[in-house]
Amino acid sequence: MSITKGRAVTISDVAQAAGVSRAAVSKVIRNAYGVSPAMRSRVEAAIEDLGYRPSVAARALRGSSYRLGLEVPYVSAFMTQIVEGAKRAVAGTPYQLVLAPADGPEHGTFESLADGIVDGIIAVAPLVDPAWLEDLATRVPVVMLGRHDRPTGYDTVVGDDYAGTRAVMDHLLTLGHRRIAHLTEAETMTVPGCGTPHAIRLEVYRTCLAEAGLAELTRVARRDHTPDSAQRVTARLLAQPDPPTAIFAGHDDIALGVLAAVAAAGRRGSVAVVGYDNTDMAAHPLIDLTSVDQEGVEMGSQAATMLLERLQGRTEPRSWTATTTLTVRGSTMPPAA
Amino acid sequence: MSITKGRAVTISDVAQAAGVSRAAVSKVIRNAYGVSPAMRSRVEAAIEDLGYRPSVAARALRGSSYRLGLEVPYVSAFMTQIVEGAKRAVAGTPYQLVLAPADGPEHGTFESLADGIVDGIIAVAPLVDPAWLEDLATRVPVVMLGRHDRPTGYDTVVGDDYAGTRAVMDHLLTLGHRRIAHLTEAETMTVPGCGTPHAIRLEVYRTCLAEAGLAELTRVARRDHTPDSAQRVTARLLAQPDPPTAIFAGHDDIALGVLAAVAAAGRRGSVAVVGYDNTDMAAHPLIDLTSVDQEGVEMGSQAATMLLERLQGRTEPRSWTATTTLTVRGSTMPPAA
DNA sequence: CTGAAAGCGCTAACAG
DNA sequence: CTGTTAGCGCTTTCAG
Repeated sequence: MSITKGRAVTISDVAQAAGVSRAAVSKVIRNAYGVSPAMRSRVEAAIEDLGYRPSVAARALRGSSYRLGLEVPYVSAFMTQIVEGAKRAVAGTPYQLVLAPADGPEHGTFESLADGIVDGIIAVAPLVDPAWLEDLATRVPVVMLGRHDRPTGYDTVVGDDYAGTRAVMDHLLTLGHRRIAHLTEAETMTVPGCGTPHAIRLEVYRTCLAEAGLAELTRVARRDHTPDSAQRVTARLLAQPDPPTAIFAGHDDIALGVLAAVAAAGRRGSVAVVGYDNTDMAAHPLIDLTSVDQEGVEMGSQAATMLLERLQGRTEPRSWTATTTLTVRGSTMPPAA
Repeated sequence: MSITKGRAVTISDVAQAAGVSRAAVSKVIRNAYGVSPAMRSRVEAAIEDLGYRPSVAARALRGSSYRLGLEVPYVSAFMTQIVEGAKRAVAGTPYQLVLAPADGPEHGTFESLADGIVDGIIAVAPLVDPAWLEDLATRVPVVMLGRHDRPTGYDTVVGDDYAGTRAVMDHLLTLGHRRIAHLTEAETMTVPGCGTPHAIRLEVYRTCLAEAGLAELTRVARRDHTPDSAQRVTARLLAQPDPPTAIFAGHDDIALGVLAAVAAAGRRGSVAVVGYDNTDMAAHPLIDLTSVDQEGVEMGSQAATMLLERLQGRTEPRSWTATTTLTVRGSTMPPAA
C-alpha cells in the first residue's frame, strides 16, 4: 500500500497506470463478465500499487454502496447481541455494517440517518410509524426488528413476547407469588395495540394475572429516562403497604436497577426479580438474574440475512420469530413466608 | 410528508415544483447567501410537500456528507460512554454520527469502513498502524482516541493511564497488598512502547511494583477472546500456590470476569479486585467494583468536538488528556490476615 | 474482449 | 438576486 498525499486515488488513476479504460477497471473490481486474465492482473497490480479504494459515495450515487444500516434506538446489552448477530451474517459478503445511533429520545431522527447511503436498513425502532416505514421500504429494503406488525412492504424479526411473558408469569405464579408488579418503559412505548415488545409484555402480564384471578393485584410501574429511574421506582414500590413479592422487569437493564433497589432495601433473596433478554450480566454469578432468552444474536443474524436476500431480489415479505426460553436463576424464589 | 412511491424525490423535483432552478434549491438547503425570502419560503414549502431529503451520496461526491464516522473496535460499556459523549457533541450541528463496528479481531478492516462516506473519523482503534493513520489523515480529518502517540497529522484524546494506574497501585499497596496480579489483554494489545492504554497500564504496573521492591512478585496474566476467558484465567490464578491477594484488571469487563471467578471460588470479599473505566456496572451495588474513572463520556465529546473544529478549518494538531479518578468501592479491602 | 459516452444528484462557479 | 453550466467518481449501455 503506497502513501498518497492529499487527494484520494480514483478509478482514472488506476486506469491510467494500467493502461486501460476506466470501464475496464470497474469491471475488474466488480468481477464483471468480459475481462481477459491478462488485463485483470495488470489492473489488480495497479490497484494494489496505488492503494486504490472505490469511492463509496460515487458507487452509491450510481447504484449500491455496499453498506447496510442498522438503526439502534439506544446502546444496550441487548443491542450488542443484535449487532453481533448482524455482523456475523454480513461477514463474508461484500457488505459492511454501519450503525446509526438515534440521537436522543426525540422521534424522527431515524429518517435522516443511514438513509441515502445504505443499500438496506435494519430498524430496531419500535416507535417509528409503520406507514412511514412502508413508504421508506418502497425505496430501500427494510427489515424491522422487534415489532409484531404484519407489514406488506418489508420484513420483520421478532421475539415471541407472548410465550416469553407467559413463561415468566407461569414461573412466578407457580412459585406462589400473587403480588407481582411489572416495571416497564414509559407509556409512549407501551401504547396498547402498538405492537412493540413492551406493549405485548404488558398486555400478557395483565392477561395472566386476570386468568389467575388476580386482576386487582395488577401493579404497573414505569421508569423514565433519568438515571437510576428503575431503582427509584422500585424503592417506592417496596416501600408501599403490601409491597410486591415479585417484580417482572421489562428487560434486563431495568432488572439491574430493580436488583440494586432490592439490595439497597436489604431484601436481596426475598423479592423475586425477572428480566428479559438474558444479557451477559444476567448470567453473572453476582447478578444471577432469571431472564427470558430470545436469541438476540440469532435475531440480528436473521435480520441481516433477510436484508441480504432482499438485496438479491426477493420481494415477498418474510417474517421470523425467535424462540424464547426462560432461564431460571437465583433471583427468583417463592415469596417470603 | 407525502407518500412517494418508488424513486426518491430529487432536487430537480423540488426545483420544478417551486418553479426555480436547482441551484436555488441547493442554496436554500445550505442557508447560502443570496436567496430572497419569497423564494426561500416557496422552496421550503415544496421541500416539505414532497418530503425531499438531499442524497447523502451525491453530496458526499461533491463535497461533504455531513457524516462523522466513529470506529469502534468492539461494543462494550466503555464504548457506550464514548458514543454517548460524541452524540452530545454532535447534537445541534448539521452532522450525523455513524458507528462502524470493526468486524472481528482481524486487523485492517478499519480502513474500508466509514471511509469515503464520512467527513471525518474518530478512531478508537489502538491497533491501527500510526503511519497508516497519518496517511489517512492527509485526506480526511482524524481523531485518534486512546493512544499516547504525538502524531502530527491528526488529533488525539487519551486518558491519563499513567496517573490512573499509579492510583490503583498506590491504593492496593497502601492497603497492604504485595502479591498483586495484573490481568490484561492479549500480548498484541500490549506490545511495549506501542502506546495503547493497556501497554501503559502494564508498564506502570511493573514500575510501581519495582519501586515498591516487589518486582519478583510481578504476575501478569492475559485473557484471550474466548467467552469467559477472564474468569478461567482468574480461577487458575487463585488456584496457584501463593495466590494473589489483589487483582488489577485491565478494564471493567475483565474485572467482571475476575469477580465472577472470585465469587465462584468462594473468596468474595477476601480478594481485592480493581477495574478500569468506571462503567455503569462497576457502580452497581451487587458488583461494587473499585475502578478508575477516566471521563469516558467527556472523551467522546472532546473527540467529536475536535473533529468538528478540524472540519471548520483548524489544521494544527491538538491533544486532550482526560483526568483520572480512582473510585474506591467494596471490591478492594486489605489482604486477608 | 475493450473503450467511449452518458448520466446518478448535488454544489460551486459564473453569467445574466 | 437568480439561472446555467460543468463536473465529483463511478457504472452501464452500446459501439468498435
